Amino acid sequence: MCNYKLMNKFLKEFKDRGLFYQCTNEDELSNFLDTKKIRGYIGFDCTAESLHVGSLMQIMCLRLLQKHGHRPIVLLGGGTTRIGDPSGKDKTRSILNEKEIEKNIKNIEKILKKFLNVKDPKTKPIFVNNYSWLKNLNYINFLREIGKHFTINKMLSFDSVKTRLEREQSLSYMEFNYMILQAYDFLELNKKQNCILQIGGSDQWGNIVNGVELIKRYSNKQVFGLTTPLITLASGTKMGKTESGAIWLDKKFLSTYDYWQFWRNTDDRDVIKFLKIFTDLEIDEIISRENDNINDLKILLANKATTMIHGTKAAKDAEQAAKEAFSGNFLGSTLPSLKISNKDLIKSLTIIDLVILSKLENSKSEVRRLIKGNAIKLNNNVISNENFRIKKDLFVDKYLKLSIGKKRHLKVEID
RNA sequence: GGAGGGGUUCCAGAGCGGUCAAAUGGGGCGGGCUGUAAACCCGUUGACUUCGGUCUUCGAAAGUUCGAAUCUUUCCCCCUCCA
Repeated sequence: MCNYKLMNKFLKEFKDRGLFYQCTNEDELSNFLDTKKIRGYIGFDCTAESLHVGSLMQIMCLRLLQKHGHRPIVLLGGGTTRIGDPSGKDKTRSILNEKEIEKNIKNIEKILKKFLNVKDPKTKPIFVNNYSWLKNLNYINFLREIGKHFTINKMLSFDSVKTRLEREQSLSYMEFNYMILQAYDFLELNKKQNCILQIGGSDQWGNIVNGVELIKRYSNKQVFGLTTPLITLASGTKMGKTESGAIWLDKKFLSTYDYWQFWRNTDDRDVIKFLKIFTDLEIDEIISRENDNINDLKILLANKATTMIHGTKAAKDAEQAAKEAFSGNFLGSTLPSLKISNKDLIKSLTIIDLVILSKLENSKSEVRRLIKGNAIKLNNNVISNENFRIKKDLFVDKYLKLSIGKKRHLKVEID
């Protein structure tokens, strides 16, 4: 372990922010980073159409690389997604078809570009798709050149494999090869792009080490691996999963308002940790504000996090909308909205119809239950009659605020 | 291949002919207290309802019965032990 004070600045900040979990050769990496601007890569899984907050920590790692003058390589695993990583999975996952993967890659690249500085020629990200080299692999050559460096003995000892075998869940030969392919990716990026660092979540440790060792054996070069910890919330649950679904980093799947709310609702005990991990605020500043009003810090967190993808204006709008929604001074600003037509009004919707129409709930029984529990409000007035009809005079300047519980608010607008 | 055990509502897990839309716990949702926090307390948790009820659920299909999550048969899938 090298002296903390002498440690490379990137590495030091990486640690200070709570991004550090394990490193293959910390001292040497630190020295290496001191002398050179390097290229480091992170691979992203393309099984979903978009990224969610589960990937945000890795994205922040890429930003940190850029901040320190290093150049990130983003590997979009078009090839490996065709295989499926068994790490952390106790079942084979479904295999996507080509078109879906291509579509996912495009969209994920678009999202990543929002987070990264794509202008600075020295640090702008390099996007690569491993399908470009994996698709043409010659099986025999691959086995002779790469396969000989892997022993089954060792492969069987990896957690991802072990847990599958222990649970007597089948692990296909295809999946078993995943780790070799990921190691090969690293080798390829090292040869072609001079990439010397791979970062990943702690569940990727085994795969990353394989790559480091392969490069050592194959090219006799020293490269490095670095992992981030699994984020555990104070409440003990997994980060980023809520009842209503994943927290997507994409307007199409989650409104900027809801994204802002996600951060605003952070558990008190996680706020400082999140500020360090998920914002660019300098560590010193975060520390100096540790005793600030906790709710102000949550707003700060929400604003910083939202600005990063959706921009300053969207973040401000979300903050303003939240203020209005929760204060009761409803002005009809940027809350998520539902447009209804005059025709709907003439049909005289009931409160139940309106909630169903809003898609905030999809069961009438549930809406009835909510009404019984005094959970439904129109313009901050509790509606306790399930036959309540929506009339035009409820609308203030074309708008009506529909609230379910304390946190869900929607602007209803006459078209 | 042989011998057993099991698949129940979001999850875990009771029920073993009617009183079962199915105990209990967890989770979720809602209310209260607060700070859009935590903890705690209360309510609720298949769908539809004119609130009288109606309809669909207990691995799948068929059957016995006035009546089946509960009994029988076949099938599918999981687990444990032996070879």
